[in-house]
Amino acid sequence: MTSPPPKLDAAELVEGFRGYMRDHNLPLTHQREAIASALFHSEEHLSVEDIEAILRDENVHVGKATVYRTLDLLVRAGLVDEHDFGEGFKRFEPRSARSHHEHLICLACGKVVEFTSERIERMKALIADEHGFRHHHHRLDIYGVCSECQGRAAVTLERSHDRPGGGSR
Amino acid sequence: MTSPPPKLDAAELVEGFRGYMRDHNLPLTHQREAIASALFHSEEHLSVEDIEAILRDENVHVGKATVYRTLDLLVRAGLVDEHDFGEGFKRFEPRSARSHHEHLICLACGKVVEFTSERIERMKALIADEHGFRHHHHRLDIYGVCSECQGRAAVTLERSHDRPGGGSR
DNA sequence: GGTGGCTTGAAACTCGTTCTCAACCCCAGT
DNA sequence: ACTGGGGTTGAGAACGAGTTTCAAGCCACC
Repeated sequence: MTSPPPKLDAAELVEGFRGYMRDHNLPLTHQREAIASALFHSEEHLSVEDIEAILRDENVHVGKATVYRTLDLLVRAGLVDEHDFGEGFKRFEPRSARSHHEHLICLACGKVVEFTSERIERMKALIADEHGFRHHHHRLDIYGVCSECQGRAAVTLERSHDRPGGGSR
Repeated sequence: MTSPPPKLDAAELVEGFRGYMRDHNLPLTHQREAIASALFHSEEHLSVEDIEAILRDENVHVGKATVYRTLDLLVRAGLVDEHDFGEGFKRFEPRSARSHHEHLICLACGKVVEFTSERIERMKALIADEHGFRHHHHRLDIYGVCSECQGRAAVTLERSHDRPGGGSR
């Protein structure tokens, strides 16, 4: 389902990657192109497993070590952002032309919504300044339950820890 | 350096822990008390390794499985907060009487400074609302370089990735 | 086409964290 | 105090994401 959202500048990003590799004298292998392309053409926040699945579907075989190495390369090239939503593994997202953004994560379905806030941008700089920090980067993740999931069942969300038979002391 | 900051309500937290255990019919073992006490009496954001070291110094032997289990218990009891500063492991911090706070993390020395911001508290609720999310919790971490570390060397901070011998094409 | 050096892939490895299960301890009842 | 039962503990195995190793392979420049 989920109709394909308007593709971002995937082609531009691919081109940027080629340029980066050229400028840094790094060989552009088939594997690297496949990984970068898979990531750039996706609108999701992909995990390494996701990427491997996409490549598998395309009948491109790439070892996971190479996936990790290439992602590292892309992050260093500034073409990809790395995220940790506390799932125990990382997710990657092409750094589009859009400005820096924050994330809203649904605790029930895992959906990730992006948003930006001028005010937050200004505030984080201000706060870093106040404490004598030179600001480098930041991360704001808001966890909650999205409107769709609020409908389904009263959503318990963990918190069911009492010992069975408890109550009496 | 860093003179010991005023101890928080460690005793209160310990008492809160006892009460929680009693209310939930959970046995209060020596190990659990030792772990909770170590954490509550610290002003730092402790890792599991840190906690094991403290217990070792006190000649209290506790298996790491128990440390993890007890931390889980404390987090669920709402007495301890869990943090992930992207180091590859988690850190734990007693939830003091202070209100929710955010973190400033120094990329050079790892120092963590806490701060609160009424405005951010209000904003995060507003933003969640705007997107139809029921807000649950959030995390704002600002990474930068603290004033002390700014003095030492021009601090390179990674970003040294070009191939040796690069430049020529 | 050859050649040198970086890249690749499979597997071993690291390390934080969780699981397993027999022995053990807490604690309520007596 | 003593006992019994059920949760807890600890050592080690297991797990999973991510990294390293190293021989074989490929890219790119000649």
